[in-house]
Amino acid sequence: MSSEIDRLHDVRVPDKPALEGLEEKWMPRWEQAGVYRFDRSRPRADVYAIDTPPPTVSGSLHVGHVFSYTHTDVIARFQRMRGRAVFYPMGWDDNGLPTERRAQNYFGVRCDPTLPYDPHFAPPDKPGKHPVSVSRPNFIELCARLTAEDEKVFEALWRRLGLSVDWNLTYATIGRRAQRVSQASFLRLLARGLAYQVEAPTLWDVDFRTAVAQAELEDRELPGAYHRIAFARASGGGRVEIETTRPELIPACVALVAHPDDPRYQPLFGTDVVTPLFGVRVPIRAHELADPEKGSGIAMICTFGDVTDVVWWRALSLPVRAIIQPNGALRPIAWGSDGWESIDPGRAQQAYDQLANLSAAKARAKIVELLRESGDLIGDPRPITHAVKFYEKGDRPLEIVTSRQWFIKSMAFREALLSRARELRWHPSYMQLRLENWINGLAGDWCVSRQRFFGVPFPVWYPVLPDGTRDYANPMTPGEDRLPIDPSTDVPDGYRADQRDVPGGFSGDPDVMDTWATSSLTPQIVGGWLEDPDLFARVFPMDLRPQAHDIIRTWLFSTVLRSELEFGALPWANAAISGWILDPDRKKMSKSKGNVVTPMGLLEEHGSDGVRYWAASARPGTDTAFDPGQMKVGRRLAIKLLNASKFVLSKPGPAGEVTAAVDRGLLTMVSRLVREATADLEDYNYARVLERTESLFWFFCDNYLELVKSRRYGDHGEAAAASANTALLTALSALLRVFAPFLPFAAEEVWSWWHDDSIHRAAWPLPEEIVAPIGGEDPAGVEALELAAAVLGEIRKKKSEQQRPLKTAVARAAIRVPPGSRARLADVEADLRAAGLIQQLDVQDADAFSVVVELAA
RNA sequence: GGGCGGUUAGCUCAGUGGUAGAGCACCGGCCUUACACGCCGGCUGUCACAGGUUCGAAUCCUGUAUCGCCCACCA
Repeated sequence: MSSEIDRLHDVRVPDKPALEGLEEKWMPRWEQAGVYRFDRSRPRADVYAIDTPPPTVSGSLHVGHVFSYTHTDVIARFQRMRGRAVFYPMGWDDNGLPTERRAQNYFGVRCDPTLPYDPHFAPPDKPGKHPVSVSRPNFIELCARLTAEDEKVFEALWRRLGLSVDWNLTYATIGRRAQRVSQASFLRLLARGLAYQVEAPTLWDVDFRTAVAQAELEDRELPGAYHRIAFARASGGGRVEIETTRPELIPACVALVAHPDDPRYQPLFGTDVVTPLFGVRVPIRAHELADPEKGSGIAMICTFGDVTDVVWWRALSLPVRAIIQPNGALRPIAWGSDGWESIDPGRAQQAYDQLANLSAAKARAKIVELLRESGDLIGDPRPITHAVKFYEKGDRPLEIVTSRQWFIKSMAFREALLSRARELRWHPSYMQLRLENWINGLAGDWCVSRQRFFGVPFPVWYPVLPDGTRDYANPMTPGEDRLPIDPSTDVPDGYRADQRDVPGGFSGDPDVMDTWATSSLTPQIVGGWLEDPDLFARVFPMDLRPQAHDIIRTWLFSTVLRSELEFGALPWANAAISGWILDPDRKKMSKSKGNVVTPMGLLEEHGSDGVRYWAASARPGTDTAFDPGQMKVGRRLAIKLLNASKFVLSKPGPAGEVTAAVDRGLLTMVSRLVREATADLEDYNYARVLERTESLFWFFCDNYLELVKSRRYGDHGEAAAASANTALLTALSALLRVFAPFLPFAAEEVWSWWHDDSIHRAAWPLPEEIVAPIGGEDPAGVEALELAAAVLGEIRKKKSEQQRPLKTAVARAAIRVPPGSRARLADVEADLRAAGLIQQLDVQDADAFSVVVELAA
């Protein structure tokens, strides 16, 4: 470490070091010096590539983002100091519904995909009462304009937090590159038969009027009621009673179902009943999913009330009688016509006309009246609370609507995906089960089409047949070199623009991809797949996917799936899962609860290092309380680092051989710390590293510095001072570098007092380098240092008890030590006398350590 | 109903077989030539509960309670 000493001829220590202003000072310098720039000339083995989560830009960053992105940054900084070329990009997730809604309100527009692009369009100065209709390309431009503003604000916050992102490596999920990758990947899947479209019952949000995927569902508890309803047997007389929470779906009833082993209903299997009010003959069927314990043990199958209906409908090959429209209202129906046969069409029509065009909830209230009048409702509805499926962003329960949708095959790859789930290294390891559970619970292939606008369009056209219908069986696709395209404005090869939507012409696919269909390609997007094979080969498969646990089933799963389909490999080696921030009531912090604190305010109040300290104190995967107290602690640690370093670097004096026991002990302790810290950081245990480093640092300040002060001032000669100087500098240099990933601003500031290069490009310390000046670890030195600290503690305690100033001299200290420790005590006697102002020091052998202190008058 | 994680000082949390810890809070003291944005010291516990394994259990096993999360075919 002589190099650390050699630099001391040019030490620049400020008189009053302070945290204030360090962010503004270092942010531009790091940028200017390119400290965090990715070096793409390095081979794959030297690269550490991070698949950074692109935060959703519509809205604002909250303290949860600060929390988890800090974890990733600690790892990135560590790997960089270890000598890796760190590929640390930043993406913006501006694709999807949240942005769409914001753009609509902000500009006062609505997207109408049937309109042509208007290159001169300008939105109204102020949003008017009636939204202006714009084409999809125009709408997308407006969305992009809005998100560009957001992205500036986000970047400013990330820089202030000290994220060591390479800002040359940014992308947006609606950007040209993302669209190109997304469309190309889709076309390749289509060509291989791994993407397909089909008309089928699909989970549907009636407000957004779009299909949604299984991964976007959530359950919500809602009040409901069991209605007991009588179905008359078609022949032989008698009635069958069922229970349902959705009586409004009786017109959509296609069968009743009971368990095959249920003796109550076994005689009825194969016979028919007639639906109340509508007089439709439906069969009674058997299926093992019917639960004899539930309700009356026999259920009504409707097309479609829930996903079980879909299962039964498929398994029993039942007909479709669909009544729910895409907007959630009941479709008008002509009873007696094909598919809507009734034994009494007049009565059916008369009843149904009172339901048509009502929402499901209103129709339910109405049909209960009708059933009561007709006598088919038995007793009163029994109120219950039950879980109902919702789109996670939606306001009304999902319906199941039959529609044409695109799917990506996933069911066929379950075993392969499960094996990838086990192959991935999870931090913490138990998170692996979340993915396995999800894969095991997959109910069907991934529905990726959405009937929305601000997203990546499907790059597909269909021939329009002479009768004006679309020929879905023969989609037309562009060559990859044309991508990205928008089929609502671009024209397939061999056609003219005026052939759009006319018989003999073509028609564009109107849908856009699910936001996860694009986000699942972040490694490909950022790594330059298709565009920059050289870069892609250097960064893919990547090293790390950091993300929160709530999107394992969406982002993590879909990324693994896409990588499996495209490359037959994992997209990254490690997944580091962050927890959530909880507010003091242990609830998840969220905007809707109104308890979000603005991150910029926190950074200004506690300093970026203080906030980072709080974030990095939380173990991987652990939900953590929002705690400004911890930020204050972190801030104090950073200040202490400045001040202690100032002491070490001020008037340092000559260097020399490290001979004193406490000096040797200190270097041994620091070396051991570095050994543990390195192993823990390699294993993503950043919280433990911070805790241990902090602990040793306080010991260093409180005990070691006090013990060597006098010697270092030269009270015991030049050689003794030189020993302390060398130990101090060696230890400080190492401690600073271990702190650097956590407290990048304070560490950089101190480092700059005697180095010209950034600490964030400095080499991570090696345990061997630290003990090199003492020829390897010295356990006796550690024992001596700890013994001295214990004696010092007893002396302080005495002074404190007697309420005397700490500079009070000790007339006599009688120390009893076990015989084996006596030599250690002798090693530190001089430092101890000086630090404790001890006039007389007596040492005796004893079984246990003890100190008797007599203070001077 | 299935799975996962938690339950340790008033609070936030470390601690995976060897005498219960840290920080904050609280109480008391101290201008000590790095730091008053400081320093020193003190108080604080049936380690959720019940069994078991062990010379020894906060730690390992079994069960229970409780909180949270994820999943589930929710008629």
